[in-house]
Amino acid sequence: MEDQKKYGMCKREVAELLRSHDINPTTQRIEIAHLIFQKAQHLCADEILAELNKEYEQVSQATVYNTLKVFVDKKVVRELVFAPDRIYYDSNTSHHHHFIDVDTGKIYDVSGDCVKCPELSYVDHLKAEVLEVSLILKGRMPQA
Amino acid sequence: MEDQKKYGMCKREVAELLRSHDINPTTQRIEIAHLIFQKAQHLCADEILAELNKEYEQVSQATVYNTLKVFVDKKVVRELVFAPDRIYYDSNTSHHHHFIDVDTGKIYDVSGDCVKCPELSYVDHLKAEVLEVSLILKGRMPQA
DNA sequence: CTAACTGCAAACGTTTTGCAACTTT
DNA sequence: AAAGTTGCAAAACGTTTGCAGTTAG
Repeated sequence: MEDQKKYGMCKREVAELLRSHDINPTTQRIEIAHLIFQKAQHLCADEILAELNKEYEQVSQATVYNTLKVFVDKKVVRELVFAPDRIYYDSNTSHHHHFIDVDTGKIYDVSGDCVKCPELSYVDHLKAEVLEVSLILKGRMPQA
Repeated sequence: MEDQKKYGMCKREVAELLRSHDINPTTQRIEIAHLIFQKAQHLCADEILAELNKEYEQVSQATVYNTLKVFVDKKVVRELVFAPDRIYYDSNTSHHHHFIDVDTGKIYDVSGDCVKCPELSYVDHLKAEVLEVSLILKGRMPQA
């Protein structure tokens, strides 16, 4: 977690980021990571696939899926499961939460300290170590 | 939410519960709800299907899926999505959270006030009404 | 030369759907 | 008869996998 990554990196920087996460920076992986880290965003596999192959076939479906799995594994991106029909990948891996607009499905970031839910590390009565905390809010905007 | 439902209801009581949620208590719906409310538990569709048809064909797959959707819709049960491969249905609809053991996949309840995450109703910077809060903890038990 | 990676196409598992048959009123 | 419900079988969906071919060290 020592990487000071920011959005809008050039491909060389993306390669560096991948290396720092023990990932061999191949052409396809760089393309995928480069897209993901353009900004703070939540993309799913088929959006990534479509965007990358918009102009010409650049990456295959299998590679997108496999690569995303590697990224999650190596903690380059955070996997978000809001509904069973689609996995989102969050370029922002720092402590924050999510609000889903039930009408539009749009995802909004909610800052970690805006909600007073402490960074947990242990659940007492289970005597269990917490590795991941995700707080998901679902609701409705004023008047859509 | 005025129903004072408890676990281990008889089928007549289950029918009553369904009626109070504006659900026509058909034979299949009663069977499904009766199973779900036997105790506080997290079941998924295929477990429900298998359990009900263990001795003889009682409910079809389509009906289990359709019924669960009705139940979620009418807030008889709470839908839990921890991973994209399976939806769990929680017979406990009151305020509480979940801990998933990453090694076993087992789901544990975490009481709402054990974690100091307030019952949210509004997200300030979004000016959005919160309809649902779910806090999911993933982690590991002492030594499995 | 070997190990890692990619991509095609087929498979997977859960969930959804169209539609005809059956209840219930 | 009309409305609601069920169940079969097929389809749909995102995702995963086997394997052959390619690339990189």
